[in-house]
This record gives sequence, C-alpha cells and structure tokens, in this order.
Amino acid sequence: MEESKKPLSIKDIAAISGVSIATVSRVLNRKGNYSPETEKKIMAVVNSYGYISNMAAKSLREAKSHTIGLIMPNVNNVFFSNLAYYSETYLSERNYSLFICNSGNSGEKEAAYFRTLASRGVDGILCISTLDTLPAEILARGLPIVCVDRHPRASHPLPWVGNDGFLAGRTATEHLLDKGCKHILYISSYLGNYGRRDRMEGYMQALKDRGIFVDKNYILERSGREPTQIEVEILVYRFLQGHLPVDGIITASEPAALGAVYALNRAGLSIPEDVRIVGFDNTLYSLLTTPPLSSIERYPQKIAVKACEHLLRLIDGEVVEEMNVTVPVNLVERESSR
Amino acid sequence: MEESKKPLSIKDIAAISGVSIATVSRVLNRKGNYSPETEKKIMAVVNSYGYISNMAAKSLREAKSHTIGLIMPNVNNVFFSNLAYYSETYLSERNYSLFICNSGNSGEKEAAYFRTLASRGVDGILCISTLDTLPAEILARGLPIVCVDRHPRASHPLPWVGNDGFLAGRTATEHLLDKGCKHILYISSYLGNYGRRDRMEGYMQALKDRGIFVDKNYILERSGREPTQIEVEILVYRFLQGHLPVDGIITASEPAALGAVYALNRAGLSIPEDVRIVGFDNTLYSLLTTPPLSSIERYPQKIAVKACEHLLRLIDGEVVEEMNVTVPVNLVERESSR
DNA sequence: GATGGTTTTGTAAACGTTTTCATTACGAAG
DNA sequence: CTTCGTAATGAAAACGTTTACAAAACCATC
Repeated sequence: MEESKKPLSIKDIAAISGVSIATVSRVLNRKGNYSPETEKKIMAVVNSYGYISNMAAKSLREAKSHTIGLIMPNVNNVFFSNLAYYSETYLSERNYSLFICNSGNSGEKEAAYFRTLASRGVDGILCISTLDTLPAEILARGLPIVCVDRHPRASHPLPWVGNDGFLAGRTATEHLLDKGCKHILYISSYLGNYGRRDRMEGYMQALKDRGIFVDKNYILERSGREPTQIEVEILVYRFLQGHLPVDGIITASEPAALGAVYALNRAGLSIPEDVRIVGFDNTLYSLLTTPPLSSIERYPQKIAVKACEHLLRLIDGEVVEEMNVTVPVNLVERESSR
Repeated sequence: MEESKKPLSIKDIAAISGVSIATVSRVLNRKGNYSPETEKKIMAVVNSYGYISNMAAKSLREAKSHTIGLIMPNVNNVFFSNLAYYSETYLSERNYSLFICNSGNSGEKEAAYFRTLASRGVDGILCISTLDTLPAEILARGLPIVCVDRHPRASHPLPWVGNDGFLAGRTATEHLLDKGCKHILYISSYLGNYGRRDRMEGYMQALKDRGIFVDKNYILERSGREPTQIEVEILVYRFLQGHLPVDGIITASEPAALGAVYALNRAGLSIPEDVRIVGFDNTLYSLLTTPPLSSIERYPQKIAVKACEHLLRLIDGEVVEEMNVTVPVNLVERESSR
C-alpha cells in the first residue's frame, strides 16, 4: 500500500533553508522585506521538495477561504450546468474556487448545504434557491449572498441577477398570439415551495391585454416528482384527451418542451400546423427536434458573469449600487412556431 | 451594509453554557463521556445561537477535510455532468462533499487543480484526466486517487473505473458490419495529450476480424479547438466532399453524433438508408434526432458509484483487491442503424 | 470514613499558517 | 567611531478545533 507521507509544512521548508518560518511565509506570499538571495534560496527548496501550502491553516488564520459556494438544483440541467460552468470559469480566473452543491430542488438538502458552506467558511454564496426564505442563521452571518435566477424572500433584501420572468412570459405569449393562436397552454416548471410566478403572470397579462379570458384549465403545474420530460409528456397527453381546444403551448425548459413535442406526436397533432410551441433556454436541444423549436434565449453566461461580479464586489466590501440586475431575454424563432 | 459579525466559536459556546471547550467538543461530536444534563444544556445553547462549526480548524487539527475532489473536463457535457451528479449524490449520503473542477481538457488547468485540491487537503481525488501522466508531487503525497473513464499512466498503477473502450468500439463496429455496412467512418473524440485509443482499436480489430482493410482515411480525429458538434459537422461534410464511399459512421459522443447527422442532412444523404450511425452515451439527445440514434449506453451512474466506493475504501485504509473495475456497455438499437 | 473504581470534566498542546512587534545587520552620514 | 535610518530577519501569538492527560466528582464497598 501507499505510504501516505506527511506533507511538508512551512516549518520544514524553514528548517531546510536555514531561515525562520516568518521569512518563508513572506517569500511565499510575496510580501516584500526579504533579500533576493533569501528568496532564491527558499524558492529553490520549495520547488525541489514540491511544497504545497495548507489551505485549512491559511483559511483558519485569515478567516478567508477563497472559495465561493454555488447552490443550484441540479448540474444535469443544461441551463444550470451552463451557469455553473461560466461561474467557475469567471471565478477561477480571479483566484477563487467554486464549490458546487446540488440541492435537487429539496429545501432540506439546500438548507443543509447552506450550513456546510458556512462551515467551510466560503467567502460568498451564489444561490439558485428552492427555498421560500433563506435560513436565518446564515443570513445572520452577514455572508455575501447573490441570488441567481430565482429570488427568495429575506428580511434584508438580497441582490439578485436573472431574467425578467414577467417579460419573458409575456414575450412568448404575445409571439404565439401574433401567430394567430387562440388557446395557449402554459406549462409551469416545478417551483417547490418557491412561490414566485413571474413568467406565468407575464402569460396572463399578455392574454388580458388582448381581452382574452384566462382559463385556469390552461395552466398545468408540474409536481416535480418525475423527470421533467416524462411528466410534461404525460400532462400534455392527458390534457389533449380532455378535448379542450389547443393551438399553442409554452413550456418552461427544454426537457419540458420535448415532453410536449412527444405528446403532440403521439396524439397525431402536427407542429406548427395544429399546435405552435415556444420553449425556454434555447440549448442544443432546441435544434434537434422535428421541427426545431422556437425558444427564449436567457443568456446564462451573462447571468453567471454578472452574478459573480456582483458577489466579488460584495466580498471586497464595496457598496454596490444596484440590487438587481436583469439580463434581457430574446425570442429565437424557429419552425415550431412559424 | 451588512455588519458581518464574527461567528461564534466553540469557546463562546463553552463560556455561555459554563463548561469547558473540551466538553462542548465532545458533545458536538458525540464522543461520549458526558452526562445527559450537560448534553442538553450545551445543545440548547448551540441551537439557540445557531452555532456552526469551523471546518478549517477541524481539517487542520484532524488532517481530514471530508471532501473529495473531482477533476473532469467539463460539466456541460452530459455524460460528465451525470458522473458528477451521481458522485455527489453518493458521497453526500456518506458525509463527504464533492469539489468539482472543470479542466476544460487543458493539461495546465488540470495540473493547477491538482495542486489546489492537495492544498485544500481533500481526502481523495476522482479524476477524468486529460494528462498523460499525473503530477509527481501529487502522487508523492500518497493521496488516494481513482481514475474514471480515462486512464493516465503513473509510476505506481492507479485504480480505474470505466467502460471497456475496446469492447465498446468493437461492439459498435460489429453492429454496423452486421447491418451490411462496408465503409465505416470512425470519428474520434478529442484526446489531447492523452494517448489511449482503446475504442479505436476495437473498431480496427472488428474490421480486421472480418478481413476488412483498415483505411486510415476513415479515421477522423478532432482537434478539440471547436465545440464538438460543430467540428464534427465540418469534418464529416468535408469527408463527404472527398467522394470516398461511406455507409456507416461511429461517433464518440452525443454532440459528435449530432454533428454527423447534420452533415449528412446537408449532403442530402438519408439515415439509415444511405448511412447508418451509432453514437455513444445514449443520453436524451439520442431520442431527439430524426431518426433517433442508436447509441452505446455507458451507465454513468454505475461508473460513479463504483468509483466512489473504491475511493472511500482507499480513504478508509482498506486494501482493495481489484485495481480496475470495468462497467459493461450496451448497444441500444434505434432507427439510425436499422 | 477511608479506599478504589468509574464517570465526568478541565487544562493544555498541537495542527500550519500569518502577522505584529522586536531585534539584528548593514550602510551612510556625522 | 558613533549614530541613525532602513532593510532583513526572527520570536511568538493567534485563528478554532480535537485529544491526551490530569483532575475532580461521584458512588459503592469495605
């Protein structure tokens, strides 16, 4: 078996190079106040012995971990994994590591992760929260937090970066209305405890603006118990069997849109002739279906970068003027709604 | 602005409950040797003040961080994000956190992440490596490492969990041969420095077994500079313009398969009549194309679980008998190769 | 009411850093 | 040869834990 040697400490380096630990620390952190010769001597030892610093000790002493926590529902979702990827890219360029936590849309898991992150002493948290309100003991710590995409309530309002859900919902709806749709089915994403319904309100407003009655039967809510795609397929198929007229569908994500496409295919309805569809997220998936899907592009990279920028500023103690940053959305029109 | 209060330490808890820090520590860690009353008293204080332990101090003292590092190319790739997701799920149930690092297939980034992980004192590393050989100073630490999917060389052989690439390549090829294909194009994934070519060898072996000459012109290698899908589309389209006969294509991942599908569509060739396709990974994407794609299922969940099991055993100091675990693959036959 | 065992508690060292403060070394200026 | 200022170095405390060891408290037995 491997003999797991004890790693060298700064003390060992000091002993080997015949110098005090203070000096070694100064050299390693480029703090100045040492002669070029000592620097050379110490760095030679450091390199030849492959010294690697101990972050735990560093964090303990400095009360700073150079780590950001990201709480999100699921890396498997393309929109979220994009957020994670672009956040990590941005942060690692600025010498921060990203600690990714999958809450799986479970409030308990999320709360547990908040504690874990606090325990690890992260310098700040990005959260795509499932929770209605964040845990009090976390907020009490005064830890910088930036909410992304979803916006939970808190005693002190938290900064937020995301899309204008209301506008996005309205845009999608108006697009279908412009194409002549009269009976538009709205399929909501699973929201858990999380109560905001911006997109849905955008949908309803668009209908009202054109004097169309908002029929609650046309709003389908996911339970979140099944994988998105499957659940939506079932929901839509059942709806179609009810024989209410439909000529347009709005779905909350790519997997949801796919579920809808399948259900329509099964029911022998053609897209866009019988039913037009608009989805969200505009990922690679959108291009794959037959016909390709119209989709609301949400620019995850922009969201990630804005959120990270904001968080790092908070961490640096800057007073950030704007609490909320809204990243615009853009309707990408394809065959499914022509 | 938020007043960022200093979090309570075990010392504060001790002072408030009128007891020594040793006792508090014992209670918090359920080490026994304390009266039920003290426990109750201390836990009351802990809960009402919302005490959260300081992992940095704990790690420093215990030389154990309860964290596993995962080095992978990219969370955005569905196969990899599945590995990450299932690993996290498995590990968090066993009280380990997972630190996810995206190397982006860059050897330098990967080496840097190895140092970061060592510095953070992770208890073990799962790696889907881009590197040909792992950094010596990391190996010298005797840190438990399990390789996943890809298998870099090392002075001491490292345990590995993944699919039998050779078998997978051969299976895909034989399937196409069985369907009557004579001219099979093989599109390799981007391998970077990383030299192993198991799948390709499986492809070549299958051809040889049937007495078919292996024409190197039929092996296309990605440069890795463009996004997979786009690069493969270009590669295949160019190949088609060369007017060499093709009636089968094997691609290394879903995005690659999609690129191939697009190129064939553009060239006016139909699937499976003119060209049959088999891809890898069998993700949601496979079902979306027209026609749906045959694909080699690789069971990422099984791989993740096996790798984590193995790693945790190593961490617990167990001597693990089998170095390598091979997770079988399975050809899922769909329209694209009928 | 001493003796001894067990249970419960406390003291202090250690983990690997950074940083304050004091000290030494080194020239230059008087 | 002092004196002084600056540059380079070192000693030691602190960060929040865990744990070995010592001490105290309790209880039963003689």
